[in-house]
Order: sequence, then C-alpha cells, then structure tokens
Amino acid sequence: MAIEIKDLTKRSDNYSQWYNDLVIKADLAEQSAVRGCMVIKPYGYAIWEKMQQQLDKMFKETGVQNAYFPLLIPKSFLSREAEHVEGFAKECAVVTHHRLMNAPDGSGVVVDPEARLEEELIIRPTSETIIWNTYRNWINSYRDLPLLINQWANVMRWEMRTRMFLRTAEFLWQEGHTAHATKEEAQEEAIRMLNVYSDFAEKYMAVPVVKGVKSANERFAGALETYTIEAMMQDGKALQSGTSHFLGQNFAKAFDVKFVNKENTLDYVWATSWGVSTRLMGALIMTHSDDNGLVLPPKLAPIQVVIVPIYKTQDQLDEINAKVDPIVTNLRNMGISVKYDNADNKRPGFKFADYELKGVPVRLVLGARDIANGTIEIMRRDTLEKSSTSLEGIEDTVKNLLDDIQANIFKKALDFRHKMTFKVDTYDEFKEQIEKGGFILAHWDGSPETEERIKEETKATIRCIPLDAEPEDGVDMLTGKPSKCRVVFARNY
RNA sequence: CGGGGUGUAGCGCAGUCCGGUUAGCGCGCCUGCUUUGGGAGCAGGAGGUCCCAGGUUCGAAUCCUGGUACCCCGACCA
Repeated sequence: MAIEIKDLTKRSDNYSQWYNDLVIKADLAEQSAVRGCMVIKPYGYAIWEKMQQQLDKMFKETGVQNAYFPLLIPKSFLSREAEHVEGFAKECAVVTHHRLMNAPDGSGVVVDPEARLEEELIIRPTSETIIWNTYRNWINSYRDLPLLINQWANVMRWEMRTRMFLRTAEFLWQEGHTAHATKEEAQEEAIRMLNVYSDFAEKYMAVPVVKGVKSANERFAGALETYTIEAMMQDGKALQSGTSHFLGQNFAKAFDVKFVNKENTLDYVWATSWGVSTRLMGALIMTHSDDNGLVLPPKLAPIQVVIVPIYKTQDQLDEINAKVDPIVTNLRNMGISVKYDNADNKRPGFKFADYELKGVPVRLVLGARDIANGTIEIMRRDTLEKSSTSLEGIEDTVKNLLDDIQANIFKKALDFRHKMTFKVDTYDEFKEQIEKGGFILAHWDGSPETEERIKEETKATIRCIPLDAEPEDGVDMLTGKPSKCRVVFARNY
C-alpha cells in the first residue's frame, strides 16, 4: 500500500491542523463518506485493540462481565428519564422506516412510505435506557446484586461539528452499567471505575490525569454525580478522557427496577454507569506526539521495536538476516512485538521516517559496519537519540529502554501539566491566563450561575473539582462569596 | 442554523478575474537501469464526466442561473 508522506504541519503553527494531519499521515484514520463519521484504519485500530484488551482485563479483575444490547432503542424508552432525554434529544439519529422501494420514476431507490414504523427507533447515543429496561427482568432479590455489566459497542451522537477521534458522529466505546443494593456500594463502584480509568491512562497511555467530580452544569444527563479524568493536551486545553457516573435511583425508578432486600422490603436499586471511548486515541496522540509524528507509549504500541537492515548486496543481507533472526526470536519470547523490515522496495531513510511517523518506540539498525564491530544502532522515539551499542545482550537493552521510554513520556507530560497549571485569585488574572492555556486553579462559590457567566465570558469551564483538592478557605474571584477549595478551570475539547 | 471558503488525475494544487492550441504541475502509481548508514536519481509510461443541470457563445474548467457536496469559524457536545 502506498503511503504518501509529506512534512507534517508544525505543532506550533496550527495545533488542530497538526493533529488532523498527523491522524491521516500516520495512517490512523480518515474521514468517511458519511458526514461526521470516521474510518479507523488498520494501524489506528491496532492501537485501539491494545487499549481495549488492557481495559477489558482491568474491568474483569473488578468482577465485571461483558454483554451486548441492541443498537436501536424505542423512542419511548428515552423519555422515561426526564433529564436524560433532555441531555440527548438534540443529537439523536432516528430510524423511521424499515423498507426501501424502487422509485416509480425509475430514478433509483426511495423510502417506502408504507413502511413507516409505528414507533420510531433511536440509534443509541448511550445505552442506559435499553439496559435498565432489561435489568428489570434480571433483578429480583439482593442475591442478584451487584450486577456488573459492560458492553463494547458503537454509539451515535449527531454532533454539529466533528473532529477525528475527539468528536465523531459515531464512535466506539465501552459502557459499564452496574446495579447495587445500597447507595454506598454504588458510590464506591463509581469511584472504583474512575480509578481503573486513571490507572489505565497513567500506567498504560502514559497520560497524566486529574481525577475529580463534575460541577452540576457539566454533569451527565440523569446522574447525581459525575466523576471524570481530565488530561491536558500540548496546547494547554483540557480533554475529558473518561467518566464514571453515580446515577442514584433515577434509572431504577424510571424503569421500575426493584429488588427485595435482606430485610424483606422492596427497594429500588442503585446504579452507576461509566465509559471511555475512541476519544482516548485522541488523548494519546495529542499528549505525546511531536513534529516528526506519533509517539506511542511502549505498552500500547502495536509494534514496539522495528529492525531495519542496511545492505548493498544479497550476501550482506543474508548475513544481516542471520544476525537478526535470533534477536527477533528472543525479543518475541520476552513478549516484545518486533517487526523486522527487510523489504527491499523501500530505502532505509524512508523506513526511518515512516516508523518515526508511526511512533514505533525503538528502532534497531544493523549494517555491514555494525557486523564488523559487533554493534547495533539503537534509537528511541521519544527523544530521537541514537547510539551504537553492543549486539551482545541487545535484548535486555531493548527491554530496559522500552520501560524507560514509558516512564519518560509520562514524566514529560506530567511536567508539562505542572508547568501549565496556575493558581489564580482575581478575575482579571484569570481572563489573562486563560488566553495562554493551561489549567487554572481558582476559587468558586459553587453556583451554576457563576460558572455559566465565566463560561460565557471566557469560554472556560470547570473541568472538575479535584478529588484530592486540599481544603483551602478563599473567596470566589467573581462574586466574593466563600469557597472551601480550588477547582480546575480550563478551555476544553 | 448564522459567517466565510472550496469542488480540476489516487492525493495536494495551478489555471477561472480578462472564454480561444491537444487542460497543466508536484507527490503517488507502472517499466527499466543505477542506488541503499536519514524521506533516492535518471529515462520512459499510464491515468481526466474540470461537482451536477440548464443557459449565453462560433467556441465554456473559465461567463450567467439553479442545485449539490465537502471544509473552516461560531452555537451544541465526550
């Protein structure tokens, strides 16, 4: 397959264009023919699969099981929970007919007007309603609880403006939906899953996140409490990367899901839902990448090590092949994914640039010069540093380097976030700083009106009230009313 | 739904103002030779409904009318 490689837009010139360019040139995804939708290409999907596998493993370690629910939701389900329908009604795709027919004038195919559905079906924007309608039949007694279910699915939200991975009309995600006997248990579950997400983001994606709780304005439609992990992109904007909701008894009441508790009385169950999406791909790309292309954390890179031979003759290639084969075998036995690219239809310089663009963490280069010296060239993608190292023990060198890169890119991102986080006490300072990007820690009086006004005037919203926020008495920078801790303000994606 | 912009080869574009050879350029693709330690060079070749419909004209990618698609900036949102 031909890959057209041109220079990427520079990050500093136009951050959004750089991002868009990168997604396309690194062969992750492309715009589809369908408005606002995206084709995820094999390389992009391979990264998503690595994410899925790890998340799925982490979910199962907490006792969650996978299941699958229908794509289509009867319209009436959506209106059962008032806030929920209010939150999603404006962005739903609706199925109204079930049949096509040949146009009477022979111009093609038209919708058969006879085939109108009695009740329209909604393409799920999220699955709370259809799942809770199902849970009514699954839950009778406290012995059926907790019910911990996750589904991997696609959902559709008819967004006005879309950006690849960050906001597409259709996206892939997982949504967990749990039912519990007590309020406390459900709240614990919501926090537990938030911690799973933050562990995944920080330990696997190498993306540092702030854990927190959303203000009422930013809360999920139908939730009593929404928890979030917020990451900072390289342009200083925030990206909400995962959410976990404590839903109280709202959905249980809307769908009449009752159980008999230990005291033999009937009660509504307590619920949570939580999800992360292909948006995490956007977070991954925007957090680490540079002007040479993608930088992938070793733990999620589909190819962790690429080996490129340099040769003039077939004899030289044979000799290099013989040296490389055992290295490939040894690395694979260590659980490291390796690509030996000895294709002779591309020159080494092209391969170097191409694998850098694709974010392969470690590159090994072996040529006649190395064979004579018993060395091999090793390059790390995060810093682009090259060095010549002994061929002896190269497997351990690679292993250590992968670990080092994983730690280094996390540290780099965390340092950046610290550098771009500011404490601000006056509204004038706030307005000045928000233009420069970053997270702003400021006091807030807790009222939706104040938040709304700040949003209108500065486009900044409260990303979250950090869970680990230290109590600190202060006053709201706008209203002067008392505040007990600082919250995180930022502009966001 | 407001405000801008663009539809010309697989991709990126010039040409349109001021109508006139066979519609061009770069990248990619195919063939051959030479190359290979940072995105190869040379030679040859293939590839077009100039978004669609109608109009003006001897003649339309170019002018006029209508349509359509997509992109960017806002509002909405993970």
